[in-house]
Amino acid sequence: MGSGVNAEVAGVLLRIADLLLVLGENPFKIRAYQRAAEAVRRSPYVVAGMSRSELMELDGIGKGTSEAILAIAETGTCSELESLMEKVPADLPELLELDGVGPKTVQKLWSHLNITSLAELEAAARGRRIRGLRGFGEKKEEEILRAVRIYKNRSGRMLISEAEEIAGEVAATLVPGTFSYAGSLRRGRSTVGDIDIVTTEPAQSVNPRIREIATEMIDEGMKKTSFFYRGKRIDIRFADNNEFGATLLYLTGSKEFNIKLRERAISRGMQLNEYGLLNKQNGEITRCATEDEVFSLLGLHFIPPELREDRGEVAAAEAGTLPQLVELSDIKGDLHAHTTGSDGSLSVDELAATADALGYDYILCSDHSASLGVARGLTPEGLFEQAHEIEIANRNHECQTIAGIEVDIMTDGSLGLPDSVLADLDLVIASVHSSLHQEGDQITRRVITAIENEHVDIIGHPTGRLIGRREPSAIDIPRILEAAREAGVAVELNASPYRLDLDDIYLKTAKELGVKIAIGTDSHGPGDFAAMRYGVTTARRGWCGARDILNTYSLSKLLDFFR
DNA sequence: GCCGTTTTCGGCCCGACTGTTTTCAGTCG
Repeated sequence: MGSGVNAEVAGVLLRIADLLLVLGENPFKIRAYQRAAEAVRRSPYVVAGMSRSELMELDGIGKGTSEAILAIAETGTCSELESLMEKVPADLPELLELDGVGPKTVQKLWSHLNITSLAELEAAARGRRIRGLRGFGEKKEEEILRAVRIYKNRSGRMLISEAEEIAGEVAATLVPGTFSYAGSLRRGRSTVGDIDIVTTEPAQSVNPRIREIATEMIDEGMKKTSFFYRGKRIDIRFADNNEFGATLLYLTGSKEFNIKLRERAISRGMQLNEYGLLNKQNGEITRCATEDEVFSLLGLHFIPPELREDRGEVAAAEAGTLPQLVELSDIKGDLHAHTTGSDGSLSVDELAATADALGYDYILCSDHSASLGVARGLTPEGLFEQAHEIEIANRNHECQTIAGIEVDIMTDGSLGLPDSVLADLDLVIASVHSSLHQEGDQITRRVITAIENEHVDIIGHPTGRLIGRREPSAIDIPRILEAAREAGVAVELNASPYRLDLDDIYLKTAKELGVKIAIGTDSHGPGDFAAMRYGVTTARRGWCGARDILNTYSLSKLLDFFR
């Protein structure tokens, strides 16, 4: 079983948290279930295969939640969930999804109006029956109807590329140099829920401009303004120059990271908020213009935004053991590109010219093998001709084109081209493109078989996910990484914003195991090469430094690595 | 329910904004 199973287990834990919310249970117990769900979601290891004690080593998972996780992994449910479901109507927790509707509101609607579903809530609001409740009025009724409408039209998380585009359009209304992106966009997550921006421009001058572009205002204030733009939620926070750092830190998050920092502040006799630090002994407030000041007052080295996920970075920042993260400027080449030899739009010569223009020292020409049905792939004869084109390109361009292939891993783990053909190539990427729904152990063994082929150098897009469109396969990545380490094979970080595969949680494991990463844009045309920066950002989120990333090696060192 | 440089009990981040109020509760990020 693979990460999809972790997502299912996490979903059940969140379901329990929602049911507890609706029942008005202890908020800390609820948060405990939410934290446990988060711990499961981002575990690179399949929780179904973990022992009780291994589970309890995960941060946020203890006696109760580990037992629940084991039961959920085995049976799909657990005793806590079962007993809660007897007390709460099945569709009631969905009301929590509505903006402005929380547990107290749901309880009141349920107990006084016997509302147990979204449809019943909408009918009650339209029938003006909600305003009769104590503490509710006409405005609240309208707010609920608006929330229902927005909920029905909701769209999922954005790809990072989409988020950049939308953020850029919003930022075009702000004065350059006065703002910074924050939130998950700044942290470089592969998907972004909403866009967060901090600006030093005053609200009075920004808000009127926002009203011009917004499709709908959510709320508008002197400290912050929220609105919808192109169907996405945008939050802008206004900060004075002397508080900008504390505000940026706060709005960048993550939420878990913020809590960790605030707890640290408390333990050191201070209080951290979005303006600065309060010294509780003398009541003195230190406003922080830069994030550096906040970190320094908390006794920490600067933590790059990509690491702010409460995955051990605060302890590392205290000990001075944060990794030196890879930078885009460290990248000497792109390790995955297609040409007209398969389904790309550039010739070999154009590929070399493009890579030259990017300032790369090398680029890996890695077309599909003919075995793959969906893309017109290279036959051994086609590959022979391409080798000649590469020779010519290497004479005409500074950037060296590496002769390679993206060979198909067949359902049984054999490869789409004979060993004798692969032996003539400089680098071989092997990827799964078919039968992605194989059962976990089967697809894992399939890829391990490919790893054990002496000609294979890199495993391409290991989970096969297409973000928001296709779930990762059930492949067991830690097992793949163990096998890759044994065989001296690298794993790809496919930098396409549609894939970002491997993702951060697995990259960190790869780094810890000493498995090298090859970042490839999987470019099929001239516009795709710029995705390298998403790859680098994702690698940074995986705690990777330059030495963990093969693209930072010189050409000769790269080729030596695989020899 | 989880957790420990106040360690097995007693805590658990903090402030902005809205609506319905008359001083605050609820929700959100």
